[in-house]
Amino acid sequence: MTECYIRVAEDENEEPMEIPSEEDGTVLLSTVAAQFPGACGLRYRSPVSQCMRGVRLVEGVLHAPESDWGNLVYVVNYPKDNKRKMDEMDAASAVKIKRGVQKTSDLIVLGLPWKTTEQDLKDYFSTFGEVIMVQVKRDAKTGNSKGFGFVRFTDYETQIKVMSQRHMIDGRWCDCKLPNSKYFLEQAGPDEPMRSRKVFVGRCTEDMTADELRQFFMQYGEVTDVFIPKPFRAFAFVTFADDQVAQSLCGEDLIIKGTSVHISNAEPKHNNIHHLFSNFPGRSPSLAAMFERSQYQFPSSHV
DNA sequence: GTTGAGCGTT
Repeated sequence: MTECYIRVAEDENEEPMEIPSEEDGTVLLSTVAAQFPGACGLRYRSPVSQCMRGVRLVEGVLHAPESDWGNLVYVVNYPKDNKRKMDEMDAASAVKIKRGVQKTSDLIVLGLPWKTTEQDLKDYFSTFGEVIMVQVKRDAKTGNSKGFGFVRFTDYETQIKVMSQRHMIDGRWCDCKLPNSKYFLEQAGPDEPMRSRKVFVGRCTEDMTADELRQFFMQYGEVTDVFIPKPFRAFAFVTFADDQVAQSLCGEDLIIKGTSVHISNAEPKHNNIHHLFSNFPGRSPSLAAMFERSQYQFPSSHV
């Protein structure tokens, strides 16, 4: 194999640039990096398998996949892309494993028509997945529905799906949420370290609305809450339905409306219980009091 | 016999 030029591009569809090889036919990573700063390797689409394949890299030297480099277009690898992809793969595989053991919880169903029965609930929610419990709360004396109930699914992914949308049941829009009694458990079991579903979004600008943040972060997964402190404090909290999504974003710098925001773990910076509860918009303010009482009842609480 | 934000008699 002799000296030649190989075709390298940022992306499969980008216009390739010709990069010189060494006399022995290898290509130095440093040569690639001279044209594509930050490059850490090359990949290409195999004409046979139609899959992307990595180019062998030994101590800064890239080796041709076959007897020569051929006429293929080689695509540049960057550390950030790799990290991103690795995170997503880790998340995906972890989710597969986790989903099997991920405990489901009862969901409260708000806004039920007075006439809706448990059979109606069962019939409706069974279209999403296997239902293992339904309840309609009724007045003990009259038997009249109180207009809300509970539902529990076998699979956690069904629960996530059901929580992510509104439901038209017997002619009324209903919401399915985590009940307050379960809200702080965050689905974490005793042997499973709690991973926050909430991320801290730093360097926010004042023109970013909660809706815009929601629209933006939707691309990564179901967003269950967006909280922007008032008055403006240059940060926000975004909560995802899936903790794996939240975790995979931590450490990233993302561009929103042309400005770079920083994502990090939403760790409580202080133990002031009222500040803590202020991060749960839409929840009753009396939750703090309720929670304080529960601390007395259960001193060795997990929270 | 009514109603429409919320939080689970057993």
